[in-house]
Amino acid sequence: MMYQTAARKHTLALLKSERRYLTAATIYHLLKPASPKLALSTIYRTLEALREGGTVSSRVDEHGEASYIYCGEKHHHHAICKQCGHVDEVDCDAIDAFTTALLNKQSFRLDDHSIEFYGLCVRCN
Amino acid sequence: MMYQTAARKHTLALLKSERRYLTAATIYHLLKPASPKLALSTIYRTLEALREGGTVSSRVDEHGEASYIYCGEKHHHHAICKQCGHVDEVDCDAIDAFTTALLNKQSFRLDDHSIEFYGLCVRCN
DNA sequence: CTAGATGCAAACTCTTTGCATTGCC
DNA sequence: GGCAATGCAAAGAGTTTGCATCTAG
Repeated sequence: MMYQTAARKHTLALLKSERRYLTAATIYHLLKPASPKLALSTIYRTLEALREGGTVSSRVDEHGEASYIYCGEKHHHHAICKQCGHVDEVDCDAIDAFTTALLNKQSFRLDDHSIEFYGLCVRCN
Repeated sequence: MMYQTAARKHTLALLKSERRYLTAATIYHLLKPASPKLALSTIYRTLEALREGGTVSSRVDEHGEASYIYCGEKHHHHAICKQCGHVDEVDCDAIDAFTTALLNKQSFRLDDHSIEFYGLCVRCN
């Protein structure tokens, strides 16, 4: 299982080089010129396989469209610029302080696998 | 503009009494028995109007489905229990400390209208 | 009376699935 | 050669829209 096919190599290479959230349609349009027979459904299946394997993580935007980002090995969180799409990894000290405060003051146990932030990155400020 | 119609009264009353995130379909099925001619598209249009007016806020879940919650007047944030759906308002001191840390350490200006948290509430812990 | 709201059905977008074919190992 | 992956097209789910009708103010 998990053959090393052209579609998978290209999809992963693109995600690794972009390092930002890409929709299935975006990936499809970026890869299509070099692979004319590529199907969108293959992109979806590839992304699902990568997500299950933990290589990429996904999110759903305000219109309900999913996008995917290369995530490497270690777990971390994202701060996503609403203007340019740049993704910062969020400092863990800040997260820890915040989750501790939330748990202490409100007894809410934050699941740190589901945190996501939006705002303006340093360049768009 | 913004007539006081039955559909709007019932939708808002339901959201006010539930105080948790409801999908358009859920609202539709809850109101349908008492209003047999009610259309799902009317719910969508009503929710969009309420959202624009700031009376409700919306989110999109991991499957891309939108849901809506009554938000009253003042702005605040939500901590959503992944298990029971209970919504806590998040303490502002904790948010402020966190956003300050994020801005200072990473120059990321968190847009506080887009924060959303997931985890386990006090009862589900 | 009249602009705005509604119901109904069709259209749209994104995603998933069935199935015959292809191609990696 | 065998089984996973692919392409293609059709089906799904949620949401939006066009249009004739209805109704709150």
